[in-house]
Amino acid sequence: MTVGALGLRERKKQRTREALIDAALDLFGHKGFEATTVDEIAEAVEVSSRTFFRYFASKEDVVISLMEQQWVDVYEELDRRPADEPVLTALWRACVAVLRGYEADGTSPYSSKFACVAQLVQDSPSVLARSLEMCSQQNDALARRLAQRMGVDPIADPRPGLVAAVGATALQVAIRAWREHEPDKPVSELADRAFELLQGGINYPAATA
Amino acid sequence: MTVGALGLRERKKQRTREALIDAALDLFGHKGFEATTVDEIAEAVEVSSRTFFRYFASKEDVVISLMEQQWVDVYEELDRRPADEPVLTALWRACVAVLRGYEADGTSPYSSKFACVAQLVQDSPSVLARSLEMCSQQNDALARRLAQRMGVDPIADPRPGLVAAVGATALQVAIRAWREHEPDKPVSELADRAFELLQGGINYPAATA
DNA sequence: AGGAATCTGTCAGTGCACGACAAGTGTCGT
DNA sequence: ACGACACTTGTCGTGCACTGACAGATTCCT
Repeated sequence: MTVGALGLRERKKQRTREALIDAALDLFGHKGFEATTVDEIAEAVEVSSRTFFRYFASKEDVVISLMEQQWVDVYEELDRRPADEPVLTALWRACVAVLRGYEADGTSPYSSKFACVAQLVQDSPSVLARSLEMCSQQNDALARRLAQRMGVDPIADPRPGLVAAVGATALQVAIRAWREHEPDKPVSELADRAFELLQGGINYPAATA
Repeated sequence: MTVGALGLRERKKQRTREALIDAALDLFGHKGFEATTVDEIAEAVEVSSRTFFRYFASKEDVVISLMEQQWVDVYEELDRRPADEPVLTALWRACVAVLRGYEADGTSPYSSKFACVAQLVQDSPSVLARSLEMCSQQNDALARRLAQRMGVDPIADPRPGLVAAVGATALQVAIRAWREHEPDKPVSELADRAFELLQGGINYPAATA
């Protein structure tokens, strides 16, 4: 008699994982990332620090895993865009939609964590480093999806890679302007404007239509 | 009687620093980055590992410091471009000129180290992470220079930041294509093509002329 | 119930990075 | 030329991140 779709063990792991994330973000917020030790995080959840490393490859990984989920959200939104939409436009709409989703659903775990993650990325060098590394990987994944939309080979043709990188850059620029410059405006709006700037030149049309 | 412009102490430091870099690159090349310990690098130069950390903030920093010099080269080249040249074009020419310089001057310390650094960045995650972090800082510096060229405020106006990021992206795309795809062609040529692709849309004209 | 698979804790060890103190060396004024 | 001073370095000790190995506990399957 298995309750739900998952077994007890699986659910327990899920709970431990989320508890570790929550405890970590809480401690990071209060003490700062560097000042927080893995031991403290583990202790707060009452597991051994060894166990922490069975869930996360590194202390930074707690934050990175949340950011990865945000990329997944973008991919899902991207798949919902019409196939004949120019790629940059599709990416634009998808990003804005995801951000709007975070803003609207105040009770969602991600909406509250989005700002938290952004903060950690901004003022913890090692987190920033890992996040950039992850972003460059996600850029490849995004480039492949865009190449598919364009109907070209993502390896031979440099254009999807450029669009992906440029789009990601626009997002980063927007998030940064949001945190440093106008934290009161919704991020989605700033992102919208950043993409609008790009619209002119590198908006390759979709494959055929 | 001080020989040269620097005192003995300063010259000694310079020599230690370069010896550490050489020893580190040598060991990285033979054993791999992760497998090389700071102790080994220090031992090869006959200093204590503690001293190593007085020259470099981290093991990664040895590689990063070399990459920083490459950015400086770009800045210098950029300053030589005519003031009325559109910013993206100026950046384009500067980057290509620097790469051509590395290629031409085979005896230059940087030309031989360029490939070495690129290799380390490619297959050592922690080096990659740090390099990306450094690039994002250099992006800001570059954005400021471009903003100056455009005669705009680099904080209020997002365009210089976008051009800087997009240009840096083009370079990275080129270097990557070089290493993974066509290592026989000169990098400068690949970079030239990457920038050419961008030329269409975001080539903002200079301030006034 | 009982064996198999999986998760966890403990222990021990490595490597990175830093603070503090003492000793050696270069620099500079007189 | 000499001595006070600043700077660099080595040594020692510490803390933290991260990993491998083994043993015990928990869950799963039949």
